[in-house]
Amino acid sequence: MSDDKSTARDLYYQEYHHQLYNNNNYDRSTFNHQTSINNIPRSSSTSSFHNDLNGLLSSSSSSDPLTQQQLSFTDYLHGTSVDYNTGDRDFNLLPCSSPEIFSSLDVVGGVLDNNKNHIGGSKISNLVVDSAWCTNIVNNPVTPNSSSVSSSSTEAAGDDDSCNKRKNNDENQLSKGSEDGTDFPKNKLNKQNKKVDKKQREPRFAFMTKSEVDHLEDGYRWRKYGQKAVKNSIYPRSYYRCTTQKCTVKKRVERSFQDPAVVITTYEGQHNHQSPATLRGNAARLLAPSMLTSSSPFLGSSSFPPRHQDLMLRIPSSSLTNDNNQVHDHKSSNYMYPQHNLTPTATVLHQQQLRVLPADYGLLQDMVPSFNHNEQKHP
DNA sequence: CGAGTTTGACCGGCGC
DNA sequence: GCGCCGGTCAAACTCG
Repeated sequence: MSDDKSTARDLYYQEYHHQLYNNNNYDRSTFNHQTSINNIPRSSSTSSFHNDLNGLLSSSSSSDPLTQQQLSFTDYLHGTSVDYNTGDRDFNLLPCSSPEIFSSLDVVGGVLDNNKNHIGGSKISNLVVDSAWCTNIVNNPVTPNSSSVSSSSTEAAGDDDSCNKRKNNDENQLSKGSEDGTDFPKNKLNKQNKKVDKKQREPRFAFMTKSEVDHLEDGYRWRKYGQKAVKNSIYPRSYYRCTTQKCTVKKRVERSFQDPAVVITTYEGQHNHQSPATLRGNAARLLAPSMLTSSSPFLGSSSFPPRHQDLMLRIPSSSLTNDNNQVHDHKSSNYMYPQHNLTPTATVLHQQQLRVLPADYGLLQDMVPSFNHNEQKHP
């Protein structure tokens, strides 16, 4: 490995992990999040994100009764056939207290822990996100063309960047292969066909987590395929793909620059298989294919946010809401983020996890077998 | 040795 | 057209 090539940022990041694992007896398997979960538009750039957002919002004339239902995080992970393109959504996006996240991290919403989250007159003072918090953040259309509700198909047609890029790369590979004189006239046709393929927009699903572990264990196996520096952030963004063959689910993991204690995880796509944990007999309940289909909870305004017990562990609000944006006492952990006065968490949250509701606890046990004995687990 | 990670290069979209 | 940026690739590398 070329450590010498690592940027200071990366070194810093590595150091963070080193400290984390070596000093906190922290089990990376602990599914340690208190969070709000959102569906977010599928796009990467801020601008395209806005377009997607607009597309979502513009299709708010929903009468789909299914949108009244609830979607769980695990539902999403297992993914079924949620159709994010139907336009049946009265989409109340969760505003995010951190502009940096909103603008550059491609995540809408997910305020976790502080008293400053006053949105639409409501306040987030608890992990259990108050539905009153869910206000439509976009009073003004993001783009003037918001009325073009054909968002699902048309926007998607112009949006599926990653898949398309990948295909293009494949094409490039072919082209490279043809440099020796062999030509592939089909490439142009393929391009057209692949543009059509773009329409297959993968749903994206983001949540923010108070965790010192960046890559949260979710029962699936992931292969990291990239890491990028994030603009305006000292923390890199990691890209993961599900290692299961033919499963195209990806996820991005990044740490909030504004609140380094917050990890933002974005899932893209839906698993077409059961989680390895499930197959092992673990996480059976948690990852069971209860599937949401079009029951995505977040998609209906009346059901947004989703029921908390479906989404996350509960953490006493007293631990989350104290003075000035800090989750808890954190004097001992500042070395990790000296410039950010980081809030701490490993120990605090670890203890808090033990206080989750029985149902949640059961889920956690199922999903993370090590939860009950996760001390000293790291090498 | 296979699976997973790292990391520089590359690509396409987008804004100016 | 150019530069920036997010996302991806793939060779090199590490690890168990």
